[in-house]
Amino acid sequence: MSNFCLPKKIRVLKRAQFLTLSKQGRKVYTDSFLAIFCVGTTHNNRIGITVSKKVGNAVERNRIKRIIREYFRHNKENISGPKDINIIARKGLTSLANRQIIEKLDKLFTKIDVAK
RNA sequence: CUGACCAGGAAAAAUGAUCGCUGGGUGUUAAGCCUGGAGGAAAGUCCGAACACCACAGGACAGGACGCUCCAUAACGUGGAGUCACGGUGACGUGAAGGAAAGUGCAGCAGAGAAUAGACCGCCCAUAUCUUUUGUUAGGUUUGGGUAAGGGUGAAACGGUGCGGUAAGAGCGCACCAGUUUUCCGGGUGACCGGAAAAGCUUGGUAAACCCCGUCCGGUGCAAGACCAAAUAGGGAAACGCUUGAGGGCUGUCCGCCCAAGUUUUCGGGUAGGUUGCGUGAGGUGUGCGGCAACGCACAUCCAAGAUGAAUGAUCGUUGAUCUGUUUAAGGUAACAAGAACAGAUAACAAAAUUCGGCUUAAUGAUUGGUCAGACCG
RNA sequence: AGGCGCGUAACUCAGUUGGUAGAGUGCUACCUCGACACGGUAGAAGUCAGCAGUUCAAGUCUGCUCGUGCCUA
Repeated sequence: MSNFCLPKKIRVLKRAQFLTLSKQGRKVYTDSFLAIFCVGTTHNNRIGITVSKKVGNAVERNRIKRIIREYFRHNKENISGPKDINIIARKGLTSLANRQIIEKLDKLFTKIDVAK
């Protein structure tokens, strides 16, 4: 199996998992994202994405989710330790281009590494 | 040529490589391979249905929706063709367009009066009185009447014009006109249209105020519903037990000791979770026929997304479209410039969530056809 | 996806069957005071979310949009 795939087992999909994350996890803020993470239960990093209705319409929300998934797919081996991460998008992302969002994600993940 | 009106309207950039997501098939439950993967509005959730469950003998009331006619449709508050009204010089556009002569209510301010009308100014008559005059001749004031023709108010003032009539006036009378109701004739399936006669003289507005009349409507919605089903805690049943000790603990077994009233099995409901509902349908496309059209019928052909913290993408190229800039440049007296090359930018509104039929709203749009008015020329 | 509400002055809210929009806080000016606060007097500030329609007349009635909250797992 290639290193760049993103099957469902390395994603956070269930509501119960999101709730335990938000109870137990640590939070890292940037100007455009909020990340909640804790030590993971499986041997891989897992990612969950939350984009609420306040961010934009359906087209914009889908775009942001795809960009975050694509970033995680390419960089999940570079992130240390097995972690469950929930990335919550905040307002103001819709006006940015795809490249700019990727730069913002870079900043976010370096911040997560430092926080650990 | 200028200014308008109406009807349509393709496309929603294309393609390659790499890395992914997701449905189906194949495969050994895997890997791999093959093959599908957003819209005209998927949107808003404003109507109508299908489908599902609940309720239900039948009827009525209440409540709600709709409301010119005929047709279309599974149905509709939708569509088509018409009628009438209003707006526009016109092409054409707009209209929730039944009933106000069944009843109840409402109309601020202004104005004399706002709905079985009304006397402020004005006009006219009479009485009393004053002045005046040859003279109840003229004028003023008071009181009592008549009068809806004139003024002014208002969104709206209880038919209009003319003649007669009268003290002044008045549908009080007459003629014509407008309108209402009734009857008759002709046309149309019908709304309605055209014409004639009579009556009473005119009966205002508002029903997107209550209401009346007619038609229709049981409720809830795929988070409907169906099936499978952990863990934990209740419930039912059976068996074995309650000092004659089930069961548990003391390192594996036995003895012994201790704790002990429940323990075990099973059934049913059902939560988390999962499966299904869920993609062949009032389906699409083409041709022919019927119909003014909406639409219908026949034949042929096609199968075209099914996710659920929710897929349909990302990166790098190539080619095209539009715009901007630079260079060049056919052609032009000139201003300017078709075209070509290079560089940069841009590419709308918006994404399935049970499924269909409509409506509404958002928004890019090359361009095509028809019609009307005016000006000019022939 | 389905289903409910609410938009009025800078802010918080009234507005009863249609009749020309108010209250409190705040703001501005003046008075009071040596000055400030308190107090008193006066004033300004509204596309009644938007666009149409009904009506003589819509904050109010009707339709459609926009924004904003809430419920159903």
